[in-house]
Amino acid sequence: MGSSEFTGYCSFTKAIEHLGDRWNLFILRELAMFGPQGFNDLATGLPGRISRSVLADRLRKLQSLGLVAHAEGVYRLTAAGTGLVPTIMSLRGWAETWLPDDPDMVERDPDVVLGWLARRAVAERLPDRPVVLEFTLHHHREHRWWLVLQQGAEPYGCLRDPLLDENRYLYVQASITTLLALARGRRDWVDVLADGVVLSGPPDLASRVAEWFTPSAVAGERVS
Amino acid sequence: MGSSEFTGYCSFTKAIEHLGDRWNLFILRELAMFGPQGFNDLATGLPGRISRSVLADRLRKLQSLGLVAHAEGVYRLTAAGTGLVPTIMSLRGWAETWLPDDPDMVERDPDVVLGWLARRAVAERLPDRPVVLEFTLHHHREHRWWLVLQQGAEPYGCLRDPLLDENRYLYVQASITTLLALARGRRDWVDVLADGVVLSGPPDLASRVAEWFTPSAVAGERVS
DNA sequence: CAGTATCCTCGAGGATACTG
DNA sequence: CAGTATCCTCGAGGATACTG
Repeated sequence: MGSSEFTGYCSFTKAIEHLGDRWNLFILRELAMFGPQGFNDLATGLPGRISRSVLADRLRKLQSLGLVAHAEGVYRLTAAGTGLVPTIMSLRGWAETWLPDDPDMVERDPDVVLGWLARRAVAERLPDRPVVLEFTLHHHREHRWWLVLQQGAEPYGCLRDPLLDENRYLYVQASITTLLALARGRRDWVDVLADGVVLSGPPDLASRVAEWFTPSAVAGERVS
Repeated sequence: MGSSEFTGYCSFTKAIEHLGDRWNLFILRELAMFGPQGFNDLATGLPGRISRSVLADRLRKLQSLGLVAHAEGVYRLTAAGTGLVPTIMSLRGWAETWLPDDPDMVERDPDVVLGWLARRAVAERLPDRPVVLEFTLHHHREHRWWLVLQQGAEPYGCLRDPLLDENRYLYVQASITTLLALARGRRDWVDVLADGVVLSGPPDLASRVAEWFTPSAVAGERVS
C-alpha cells in the first residue's frame, strides 16, 4: 500500500504522510474545536459528508497512531492529539490571513464580507455616535453596502441604507480585491487609502477611519 | 469533483482541503527547507517517488492557490507560502515529540536510536573526561550499545565496545519503549530512573547523568 | 446508536514515451 | 532540463443495507 513506501525514521515525514489527508485533519479539528463526540455526531458534523466506512477507517488509524482514544461511546483527543492543537490553530491563522478569496463572493455574498469587516472593528475605539460606512465597488456603482459602527453597539453590515443622520456617512469606493484584503485584515486602511481607495465624507470622521479597525491578529487566538 | 463540494467561505476548511494532501505538504516542506528548486530536483527530492504528472499537477494547484511561484526555472514559496512555514515547523516539532515510534527499530537500527540519544547530550554540561554509557535492553541482554560523551567532543554512539577506561563506564538497562522515550526526549532521566531503568557504575558519574541530557525542545527550532 | 459488510464506480496516480 | 500526453490499474471512497 502507498503509505508503507515512506516508512523510515523521519517522524516529520511520517506526520505528513498520515496527516496529509483531508479526513484525518477534519476529524482532528472537529474533536479539537467541539470536544469528544460519538461516531454519528462525527459522521454528520464533518464538512462534506464523509462515508461511514471511511470515518470508521480513519478513526481506527488515528487510534493506532495514538492521537484519538475511544471510550464510553465517544472519541476524544489523547495527549498526543491535543499536542497537535497548536499546529491546527496555526494553520487556521494562516488560512485566515493568506488563503486567496474568491473575488466573486463580494458581489454574490456581500453580507459575508461585511461581516468580516464588522468583526475587524475595535469596539473601544469607535465614535460614541453612530457612523455609517457606505461601500461602493469601482466599476459597479449600482451596488452599495453599509456598515454601521458605534461604540457600545455591535458593528453590523446592511444590504440596505440604514438611513441614519446624513452627516455621519463616510463613502468608500474600493476595488473588489482591496475590499477583500481589508475585510481579511491583510491590508490596513492607511495602506489602502494611499493606494486607490476613495474615501469621502466629514473630514473629522474620515481622518479617523484607520483607528477603528484592526488588521489580522492571527496569533493569539485560542480554541474555546 | 471532490474538492468543490467544500466550497464556502471558511478559509480554514479550504486550507485543510488543499493542504490535506501528502504531496502538497511534501512540496511545501521541500521548498521551505531546501529553498527554490527546479522541476526535476523536486521530482527526485520528494520522499517516495512522485510521478511527473502528479508533480506538475500539484505545482499548478499550489501556484493557483498563490503559495508557490514559478520564475527563472525554479519554484519558490510566495509570501503566502512562506507564511505557512511556522505551521510546518510546528508540525515537525509535534511529530518529533509525539509520533509513535516503531519499537522494533531499537533492535533493527540501534545506531539511529543512539544518534538521537547523542543529539540530546548538552555539550557544555558533559564531563571533561570521556564517559561511556553502555545500554542493555531488559530481556535482550545479548545486545549492547555504547554512547561516548565528552566535553568538547561530538557525542557518538557505537555498536561495539569503545574499550575506554573501565571506571568511566555507566551501565544502563532499560526497556525498549523507555529507551525510545529517552531518545526522543519525551521522558527525562530523572523520570525513567525512578521508573524501572537500572543504572550502575561510579556513583559520582551516575548521579550526574540527568544533567548531561536535555529533553525535547520542540519549540524554538528554525529552518536553516 | 455505532458501526460492519458489500458492491460498485471513477478518478488519482504510476509508468512510459514523447516534445519543446 | 522541464514538462506534457497517453494509457492503464487499482484502490479509495460513495451508497446502501445490514447487525449488535
